[in-house]
Amino acid sequence: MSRTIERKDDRRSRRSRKMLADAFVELVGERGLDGFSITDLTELANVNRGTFYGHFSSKEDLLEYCESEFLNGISELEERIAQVPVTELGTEETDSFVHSVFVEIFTFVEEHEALLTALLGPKGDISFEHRIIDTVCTTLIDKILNEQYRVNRTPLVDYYVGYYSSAILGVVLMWLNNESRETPEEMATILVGIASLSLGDPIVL
Amino acid sequence: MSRTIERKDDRRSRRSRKMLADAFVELVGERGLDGFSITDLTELANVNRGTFYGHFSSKEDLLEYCESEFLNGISELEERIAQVPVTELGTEETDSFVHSVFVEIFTFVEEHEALLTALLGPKGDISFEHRIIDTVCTTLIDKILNEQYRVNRTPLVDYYVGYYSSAILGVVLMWLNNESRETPEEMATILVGIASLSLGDPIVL
DNA sequence: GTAACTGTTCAACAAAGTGTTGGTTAACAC
DNA sequence: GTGTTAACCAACACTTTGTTGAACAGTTAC
Repeated sequence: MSRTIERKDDRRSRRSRKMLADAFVELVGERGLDGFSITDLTELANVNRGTFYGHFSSKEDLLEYCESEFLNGISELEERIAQVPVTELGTEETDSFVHSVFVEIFTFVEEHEALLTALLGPKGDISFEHRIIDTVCTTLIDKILNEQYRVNRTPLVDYYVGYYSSAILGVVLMWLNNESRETPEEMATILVGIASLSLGDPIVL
Repeated sequence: MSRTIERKDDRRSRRSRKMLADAFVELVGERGLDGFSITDLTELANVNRGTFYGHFSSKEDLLEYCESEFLNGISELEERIAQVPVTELGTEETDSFVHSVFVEIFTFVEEHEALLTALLGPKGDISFEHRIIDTVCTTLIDKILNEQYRVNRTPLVDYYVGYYSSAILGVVLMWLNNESRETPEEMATILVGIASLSLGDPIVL
């Protein structure tokens, strides 16, 4: 059943939870979300199957646990993003600030590479992608958007926010799935370049 | 096992396949990809469980079948998209042409609403999203992009294409998940408006 | 140190789903 | 109308699931 599990706080408990979460990310990355059984998971984690049920009610519960852990870590990033002076973009000064924020974002993503490639990979969890988009959208709306748009919400404004959130996440995902990987600095430069264009502009560095 | 199934072409066969595909879309939409068993599926489809295995080797095989059916239908759209004069965007004439192509895209999406909301919804198939992005990217690269970028591929060009593909698909998904739904015409107007902006430009209709 | 907790382990269980089979019935194509 | 073939049905061994109770062992508090 999907009852809520109270997470124990004992060195043994933390150890078991970590073993399970690590094995989970590994298996999702290799076989996808429903490409393995709980039995497979506990064997890889070197944890008794009964122990799994002591911590999590189901695979979905463990998934939720992993995703929440990640999303909680985003809040620091959000504060930095909130400082971007969107209305004054285009000057050399603001662009270099945006660049530094993008570097932070890509660095953060790189640090969570295993989890992200697994959960956002070809057999990952589509709702995790939605949650990330929602988080980014909310951040953009609450912290960056001009007062006038925030108060006077129209479909256009919402789609505008969704448009850029999806675009940026899309680039991040392309980057993650690319084995010959650019550095966070290179990606920030690329992204600043692309975002300053509008559709149809010539592509130049 | 995942051996290939030769699809029979008999009135009875086509009927069974359709019943199974329809029930599949319905169940994926309601409970997500692994929220139901094959037994559930065949009961809803009013088809014997053995019949399922006569047509499909697994749930994933049926999923692949549904996705392919949809992706094959995109080719007409691709030809229209290929006619967009990207290098000359910005004029009133070209913008109205782009508008009409967007209307076609949103209309096409609306016609496949059930399948798309199910497979791209919160418990859908993330790899389907990737396949659509890939298809759109390939179309953009092969047909729209200037000769100079097509030949002289750089990471920037690839990310550029991915950026816009993700952005547009993101807007389409927002639209699908929005119950108070704009018309395809309204969406085309919105999208043309957004795409002509660059990040930081004031939002105006 | 030692005693009281409490998480882990192990074996066992019924229940459900899976993938396959062989025999029967009925719809289809020609 | 007749041969073909898909759908149906019951049964099968097998795997996974979620739960249980008792024994064991790491942790915490005194």
